[in-house]
Amino acid sequence: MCNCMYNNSPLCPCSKVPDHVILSGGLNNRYWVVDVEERPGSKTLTISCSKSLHPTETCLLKDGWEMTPVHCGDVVHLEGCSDGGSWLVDREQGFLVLLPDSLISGTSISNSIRCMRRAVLGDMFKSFDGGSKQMLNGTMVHEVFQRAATAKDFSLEKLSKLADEALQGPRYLGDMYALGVSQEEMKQELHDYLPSLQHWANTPSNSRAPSNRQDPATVVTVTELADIEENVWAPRFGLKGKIDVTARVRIQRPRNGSHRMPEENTVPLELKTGKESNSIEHRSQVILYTLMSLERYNPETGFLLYLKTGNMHPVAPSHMDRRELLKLRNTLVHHIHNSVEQEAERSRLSRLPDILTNRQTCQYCPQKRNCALYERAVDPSAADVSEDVVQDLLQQETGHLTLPHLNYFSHWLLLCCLEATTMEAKNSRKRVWLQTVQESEKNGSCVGNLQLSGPVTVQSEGVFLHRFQRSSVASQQGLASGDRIVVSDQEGRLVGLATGYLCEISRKAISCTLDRDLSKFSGVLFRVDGDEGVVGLSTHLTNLSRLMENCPDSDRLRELVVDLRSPEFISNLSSVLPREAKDTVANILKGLNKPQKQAMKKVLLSKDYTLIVGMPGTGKTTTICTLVPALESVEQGGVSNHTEAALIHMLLSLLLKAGCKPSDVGVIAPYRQQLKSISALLQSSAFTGVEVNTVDKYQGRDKSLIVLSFVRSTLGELLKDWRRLNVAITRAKHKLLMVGSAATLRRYTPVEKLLNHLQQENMISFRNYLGTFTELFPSPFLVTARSPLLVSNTSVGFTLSVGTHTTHTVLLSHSLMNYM
DNA sequence: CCTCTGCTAAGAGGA
Ligand code: SF4
Ligand code: SF4
Repeated sequence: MCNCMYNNSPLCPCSKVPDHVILSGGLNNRYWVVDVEERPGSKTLTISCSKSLHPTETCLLKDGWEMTPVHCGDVVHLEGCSDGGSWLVDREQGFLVLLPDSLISGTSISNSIRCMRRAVLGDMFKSFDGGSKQMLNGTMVHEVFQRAATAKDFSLEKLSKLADEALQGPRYLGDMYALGVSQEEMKQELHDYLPSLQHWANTPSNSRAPSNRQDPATVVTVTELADIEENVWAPRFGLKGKIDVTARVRIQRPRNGSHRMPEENTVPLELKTGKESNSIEHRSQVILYTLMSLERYNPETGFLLYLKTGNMHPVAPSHMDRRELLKLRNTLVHHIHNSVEQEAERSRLSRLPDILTNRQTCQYCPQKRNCALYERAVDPSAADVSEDVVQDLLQQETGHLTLPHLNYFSHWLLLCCLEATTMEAKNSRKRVWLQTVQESEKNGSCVGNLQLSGPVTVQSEGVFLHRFQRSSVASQQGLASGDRIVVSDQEGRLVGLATGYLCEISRKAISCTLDRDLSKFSGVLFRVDGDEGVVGLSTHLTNLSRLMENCPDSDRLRELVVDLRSPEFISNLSSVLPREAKDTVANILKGLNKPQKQAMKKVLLSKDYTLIVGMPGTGKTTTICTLVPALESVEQGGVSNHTEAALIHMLLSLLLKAGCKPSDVGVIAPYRQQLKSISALLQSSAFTGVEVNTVDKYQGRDKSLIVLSFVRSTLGELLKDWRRLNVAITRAKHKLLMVGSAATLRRYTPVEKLLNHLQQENMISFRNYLGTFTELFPSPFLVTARSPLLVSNTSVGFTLSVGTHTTHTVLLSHSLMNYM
C-alpha cells in the first residue's frame, strides 16, 4: 500500500512513465524509481530501466545516502556495480545521481556548501549585486591568462599588451563605467598580477600536498596548456562546467632516495585571482572538475592556481569528497525540480531549506532579498514567528512591502515556477547524451557521422567557422540553417564540446559557426544536435525581484503595477504639443481611424503608461508604429538617444580622467532634447566647463576635442544639410569622436564618403558598444538600448523614452517585438 | 492535439 501524498490517485507519477522520459541500462544508465521503502538508517529503492517497469531491480542506500531526497517517479543514475540486479550505495562504494539529466554547474554546487537555500535561489534568480571591482579584475585577469596561453607567450611584454587591450577594448568599458572605476585604477589592479603570471609560466611549481608535509616538495611542471575554457557536460554525474585551463603536467614525487619516474597527467587548473584561501569552496570546484572530466582524460588530481602569488595547490579528490559533493547536488537538484507542490488539488510554492541563523553569511549573501521574499511568500506568518535573526532579515529586506505586494510576488513566482516545470519536461537536450545518432537522426534533430573538413576559420572574436563532411548520407532532415546547435563526439565522451549556429546544411556536408575551435579534434567522429536551449525564467524572476526592491523606481512601479494606481494624464494636449509639431502630428494621424486616434492622443498625454486594448486585427500594432514618429515630433525636435548620451558621459569621464581640460571639450548634438539628456548626465562638477550645444552655436569656433552625437540612425532633417554636417565635423582641432550607428549612417552619401576617406587614411577606428550597455540602465525593468527607442528585455512590453518629462510605457503583445 | 514564445553561460571574488 502506498503512503505518499499521491496515495495511488490518478496523479500518481508511478502509474505511468511519461513519454519524454528516456531510460537505459549500462554505464550511462537511467533508472525509474518505482518504489521507495524507508527503514531507520537505510532506504531501498525499487527501480527499473525499462519503460514497461519490468523487470525491476533494487538499490540499497545507507551510510547517509538514505537521506537523499529521492521519490517515486524520479529518474536516477547509479554508479558502482550491481549484484544480479541489486545495487548498493554506501560509504565506500557507488553513487546515486538524482535527476542526472539536469546538469548542475560546479559553482552552484560549491555555492550550496555554505547555504543550500542560496544555491536554490541562485538557480531561480540571477543575482545582480552589480559585481565588484575585484570580480571584474578576476574576469580580466582570466582573459589575459587565456589569451597568453592561446598565444603561447607569457612574456611581460605580451602580458601587458594583452592587459592594455582588455582595458581599452569595448568589452569591459561598460562594466568599469557601471562600477565607477576608471581605466587607470583598473590598470593598476590588473598589472599587479602580470609578474606572477609570467613567473608561474616560466618555472616549475613546487606544490606541497598537505598530507605529506614532511616530504620534500613534489615538483609539478606544466608541459602544455592543452585547452582553455573547456566546456564539459557530464551526464553521468549530472554536472556541467567550464574548466579554466586543461593542462598536461609532469609530477615528480620524491621518494626516499629511490628515484621515481615522473608521472604525466592531464589535469584541470582552476585560476583564482582573490585571496589564496584554498577554501573548501575552491577545492570543491576542482574536485567537481576532475569528476566531470573523468571520461575525457581521467585526472587523478586537479590544481588551484592562485594568480596573485603564483602558488599552485594540488587537489586530490577522495571518494568521500566526491560522495559528499554529489549528495549536495542531489539535494540541490531536488529543490530545483520540486519548486511547486500540490496540496488539495492546488499548486503552491514548496518550502526551501531553512534560513540560516548565521548573521555573518547572510549579511553578504547576494540572494538575501529573494531569500526573505520567498520566505514571506510561502509563509505569511514568518515575519512574526521566526527567530530574531531571521525576523531581522525579513524586516530589513521586506519591511517596506505591503501584503498585496507580497501576494503579487508569490502569485507570479508560483506561475513562473509552474511554467519552468513544464518547460523542463519538454527540454530535449538530454537526447544528446541519451540517444544514439541513429535514434536522434530519425526524429530529425541530429546529424551524425561528421568529420571536420578543411581548416577552421575565425570569423570574429570567439566565432569559429567549421565545415564538416558527412560520411553517411541521412535522408531525414530536421535541421535548418540558423538553428542553434550543440556539437559532441559520437562516442559520448565529449558531450557538449561547442555550441553555435548552423550556417549551411546539405546531404553531404554542413557548415556552422561555433564558440570554440575544434580543429584539434580532427580524427573525431562528431554529431550535431539541434539545441533548443534551456532558457529558464530567471529574467522574469529577476524583474519580479527588482520590482520588490526598496528604491524609488521600484516604489513607483509597485504603485502602478501592483497597487494599480490609475495612470495619470496631462489634461491639455497643447501643453505638450508645440505649435510647430501640430501639423506633423496631424499628418501622422491622418492614416488612423477614430479609436486609433483616441488611443494616440491618450499616449501623448500619458504621464505613466497607456494600455491599448483591442480585438485582434483592430490595428493596435499600426497605432503603436505610428506612435513613434508622433512622439518624436511632440517636442520640437524632441529626439534623444539615451544610449548615446550614456556613452558620451562615459567617454567624457574617461577623457577627463585621462587629463583633458573640460574647457577643451565640446559636445555637439543635432537635437535640443539630446543636449538636455547629455547635460543631465554631466551634472557633476567634474564636467563643469564642457560645452554642450547644437551645431549652429559652434559656427566659427573650434575645440580641441569634439564629441558628436548623431542621435538617430538616419541623418534626420537637421544633419542632412551637408553644410551643417561639415560644420559639425570640422570643429575639432585634435580629436573627433563620432557616436552613432556607422552601418546605417553609411546610407547617406556624405557620411559614406567621409568614413571611407578616414578609413583609407587610417584615421578612424570603429568600436561596437551595443550590448555592453544593459548595465547602464539600472531601472527595475532591465532595458537594452536600441536607438532611438529603449526596448525592454521583458516580453510584456517596452518603454519609449522620447520627450522631456514623460516615459511612455506601452504594454503590448509579442507581435510588435517582432516588428521591431 | 499542434506551434510559438525566449536566446550564451558558468563564473568573476569578498566576508
Ligand atoms: S507516487 Fe509512488 S508511492 Fe505515491 S501513490 Fe504513486 S506509486 Fe504509490
Ligand atoms: S540570506 Fe542567508 S539564509 Fe538566505 S539564502 Fe542567503 S545565506 Fe542563505
